[in-house]
Amino acid sequence: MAKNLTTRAEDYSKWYNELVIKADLAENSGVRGCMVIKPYGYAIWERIQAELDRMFKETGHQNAYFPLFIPKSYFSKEASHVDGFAKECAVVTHYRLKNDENGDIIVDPDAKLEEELIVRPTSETIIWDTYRKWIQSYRDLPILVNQWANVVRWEMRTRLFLRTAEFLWQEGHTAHATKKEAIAEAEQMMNVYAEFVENYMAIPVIKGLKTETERFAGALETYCIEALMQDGKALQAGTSHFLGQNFAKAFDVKFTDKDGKQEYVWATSWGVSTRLMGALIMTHSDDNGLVLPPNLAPDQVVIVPIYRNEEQLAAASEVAKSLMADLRSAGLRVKFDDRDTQKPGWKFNEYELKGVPVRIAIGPKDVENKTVEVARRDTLTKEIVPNEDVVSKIVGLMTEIQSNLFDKAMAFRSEHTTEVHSYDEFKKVLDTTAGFVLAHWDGTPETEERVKNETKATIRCIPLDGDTTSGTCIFTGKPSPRKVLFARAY
RNA sequence: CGGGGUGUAGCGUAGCCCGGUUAUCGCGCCUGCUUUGGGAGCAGGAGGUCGCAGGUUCGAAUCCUGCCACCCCGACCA
Repeated sequence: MAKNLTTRAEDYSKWYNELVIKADLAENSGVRGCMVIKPYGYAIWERIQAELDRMFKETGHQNAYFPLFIPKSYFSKEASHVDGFAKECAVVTHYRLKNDENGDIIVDPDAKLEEELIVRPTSETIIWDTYRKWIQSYRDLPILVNQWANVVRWEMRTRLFLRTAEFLWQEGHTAHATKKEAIAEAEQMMNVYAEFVENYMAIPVIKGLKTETERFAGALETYCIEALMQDGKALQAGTSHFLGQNFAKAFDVKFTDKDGKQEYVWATSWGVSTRLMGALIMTHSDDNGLVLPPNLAPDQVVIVPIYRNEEQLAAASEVAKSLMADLRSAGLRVKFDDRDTQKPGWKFNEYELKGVPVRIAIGPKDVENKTVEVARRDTLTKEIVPNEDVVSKIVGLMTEIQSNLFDKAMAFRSEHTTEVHSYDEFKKVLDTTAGFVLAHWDGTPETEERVKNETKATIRCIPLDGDTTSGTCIFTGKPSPRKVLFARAY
């Protein structure tokens, strides 16, 4: 991206879509707003799942699965939650089709459901309806459950990975005996997300709190991680909500505490989605295609043989296979691409487009010299490495590339984070540097709304770390306890 | 849902304004030979409900009407 970003700024959407499609990650399905995730794209999602799932389990969580369909009445129980999702729900009204007199398939009007079913936009309601049955005593708490699932939100406008009508995600739903414990859980999961996104996806994030307006429907507090994309727009990469007792009260989930008193349960929910893949693409990719951080890449190393005849192939394969075995025992994910249907040059380009961190080429010259050619995706540089040094070289490259990608993204973010002291400056920065803008804000939804209408910038979060000196709101001149983070966002 | 745009082979497209042979070109695909260290060359070949439905006309990819889908920009949102 870097080299053509300026010329393509207004074209960023198109570039993004082309990259997703050309790198063989996903395509439009032809079903309204839905996408087909192709095998290579899904392999990346599986990596995300594997690492997150491990981290969830390390923090004491278990997986479970709840129904896709939610009775409509469940939604009316938590008022603000309904307001948040009512406008974007897919609704099942019938359960049967039939042939009409012309032989066309129609919905059987006799098969109308007594109560409509909502295709889950998120599962708080059905899960809390279930938790009521699971919880009686403090001994039943906490419940620390996660589910990997699909959800449907009937969005007006969709975009591959970033906002599809159906998307894959995980949603954690926990129940606790105390407020303190629930808040600690919500904070912990935000930290888990931040750790994953930074250490595996090499995307620096800012941890923070959402403002009241940007908060999840039904939450008392929403923690989030915000990332900055190469076009200067922000992307919410994950959220963790402290739900208070709202859902417990709505679904009547009470427990008897140690003193024999009836109390409502405290709740959290937290989720990340296939949107993370959008973040990955928009953070690291360049004009040659995707760039995957080694910790996340499904294939960390690909070996391409170069040959003119069967003997040369056999010789290169022998070296390749033994090298592959060595790399695998060093813990690396390695692919040997000996397809005879594509030429080496074609493969080089393909793996660049797919973002494989390291490529090894082995040809007759290498076999003779006992060397291989090692190419890095992040820097697009190549070097010849003696066979005996290859494994340690590659192992070293994994951490080097990983941190290089993170550092690059971090440097970009620093260059595109500006502190401003006036509204004029604020507007100017949004239209020039773009990116994150730190400014004092008086804390009112009215000011937030006005700024949004006038500039399209929203408060991404109230950062948890960083400068906390007080000042005056740059929009109204009223007092402000600390600077908050603004940006135009996806 | 408002504004704009686009639908022609798997992908990208020409043709449309100004109706008239067998619908253009490139990529990809198939066969053969030569190739293989950065997306190979030559020769031959296959592949089309021109988004859908009506209408006008001797004749429609082209003109008219309606519908559908997708893309971009807004509103909405992970």
